[in-house]
Amino acid sequence: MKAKQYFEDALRAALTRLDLSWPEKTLIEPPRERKFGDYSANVAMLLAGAAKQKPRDLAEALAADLRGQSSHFERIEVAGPGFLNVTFAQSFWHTILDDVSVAGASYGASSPGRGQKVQVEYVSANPTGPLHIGHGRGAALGDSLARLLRKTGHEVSCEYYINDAGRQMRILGDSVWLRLRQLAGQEIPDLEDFYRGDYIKDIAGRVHTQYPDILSMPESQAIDLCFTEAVDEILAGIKKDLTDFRVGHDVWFSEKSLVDAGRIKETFDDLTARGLAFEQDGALWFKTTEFGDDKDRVLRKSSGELTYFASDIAYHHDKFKRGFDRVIDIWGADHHGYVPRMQGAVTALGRQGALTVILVQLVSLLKDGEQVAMSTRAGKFETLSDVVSYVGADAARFLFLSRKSDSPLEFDLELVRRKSMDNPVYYVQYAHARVHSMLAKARDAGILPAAPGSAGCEHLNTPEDLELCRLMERFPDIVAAAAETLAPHMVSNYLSELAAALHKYYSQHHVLSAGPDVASARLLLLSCVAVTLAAGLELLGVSAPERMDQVSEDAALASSPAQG
RNA sequence: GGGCUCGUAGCUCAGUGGAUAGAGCGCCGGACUACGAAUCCGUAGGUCGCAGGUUCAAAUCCUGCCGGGCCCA
Repeated sequence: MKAKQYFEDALRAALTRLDLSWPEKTLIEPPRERKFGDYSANVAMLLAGAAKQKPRDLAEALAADLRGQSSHFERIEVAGPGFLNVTFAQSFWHTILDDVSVAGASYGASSPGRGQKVQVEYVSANPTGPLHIGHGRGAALGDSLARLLRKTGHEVSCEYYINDAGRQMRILGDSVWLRLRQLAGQEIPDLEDFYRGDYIKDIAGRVHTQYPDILSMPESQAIDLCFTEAVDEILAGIKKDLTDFRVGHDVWFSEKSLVDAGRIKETFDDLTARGLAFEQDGALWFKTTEFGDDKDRVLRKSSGELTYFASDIAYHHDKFKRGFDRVIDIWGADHHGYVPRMQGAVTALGRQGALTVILVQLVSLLKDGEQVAMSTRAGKFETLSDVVSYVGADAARFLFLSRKSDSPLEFDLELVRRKSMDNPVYYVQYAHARVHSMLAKARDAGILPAAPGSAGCEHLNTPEDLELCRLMERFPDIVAAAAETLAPHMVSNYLSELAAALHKYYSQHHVLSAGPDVASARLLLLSCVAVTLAAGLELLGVSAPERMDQVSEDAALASSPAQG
């Protein structure tokens, strides 16, 4: 049973009886300190002014009314400036075990998003090279948001926008063509703007092997071939890196396909017809100033070249035509200047408020406290795949998702590696594994968890028993809040808290030797904790192993890749 | 110069207008011949960048300033 909802319903009824209205800013939440009870409400303070009463007097009146109703409350108190604090009876908390047992892996699900189609677009890195660590943060965030939104009833589609048209792409084709001719022995100097990573050389070599006569083709055809091959190969690499990171997109959307289908021109015509685009100095402009931007922006340069903005508008136009009620874009923080422009464009498309842009701050990769260069030069730990293979997908994802996305993040490889035994992700996973280890041992001894709803719950009467119940009861609220504020870090913080309570319980209450009835009751409680932990980890895309493999410091060091 | 954003313990970071601001790491000191010590318990550590304002109540909202990061000119 939902404690918060129960309290709210009771409170609304009491207010009605006292002829008072429900204030919009009412908060019902667990107080910071346990001594103030299980849930706390601030209604009396909010109503005091209008009701011309002292907050505490008003709170006392509410408390008296609530005490008169039959209820699950064990205590109803007034404290501090006028808080109304309630404590639920033990038997109420035990009902949470039924909820968790019945729901199983779907525990925490809710349906505020029912009927809403949401698109999450993330990573969308230019296919000009492998993903780096910053893309990994966006990937973890986007994937986790999609999981959270699905858990709260939304219909979610994950999308990767492939920037395979435009200037950067021409440079990519040219770069491979240049390297290919150099490898064939031609004396051609490097050029300033070219991609020069080792992967370009690898692609050039492969293309030449696969198309031995490429050097005798007309140059434009050869460059085109180089470009197509390079994009295909790099995209395949990106997909593999994402798969290894347990991130999957439903749709891979090509910019080139928009251009080829004439969708850009369609959008231009649409804007022009509505007086929102105009020609000046040979260029086509979009009146973004009408939508809060600080100046108008170019869509098509006088050279005829399209801007990124032009295809991005057409792309978002397309998104809404596909029927999404809400679109979430995850961008690197260096694109923040682009947000007003894009929001303006969405408003111009008649979908004001339907786009949410989440900016992901920079990840600085450290090694022993020193910054690792993030240049295009091939460094050992520059790419996402290097980092994932070094620290593991679980540790990387948990770290990314345990911080607010708008804070810069430090990712110290050696710290994560050396301190891996103290890493929060292992702390949470270990709590899960610990329960399963106990369940297995109990099974061998012929002790089974009590059936949900059966008698025996009265044995779960210590403060630690009830603390675990309280924490589990909060999980659905945490999930809903994390989905609403698009903040997966709320889930990882919660999991750390629940794991801590489990470890504490373990150290204070022995389970298997407590006598059959008590042991069975405790096993039921702990198996519910494991279910909740697994459900939470699932939202982060982190595994919930049933046993942890003991890794010694030596083994950890021995498995680290050689560094040069 | 304009804009966005951040500033919380030695470090990395939580904190939805609410009560005595929290966690992990690090330091120091404790706890297994029982379910996994990847754990637990305890000590120390704070001008929530600074100054005003709004509010019954501000780390949280508003304004200005200082400092870091980024984008644009």
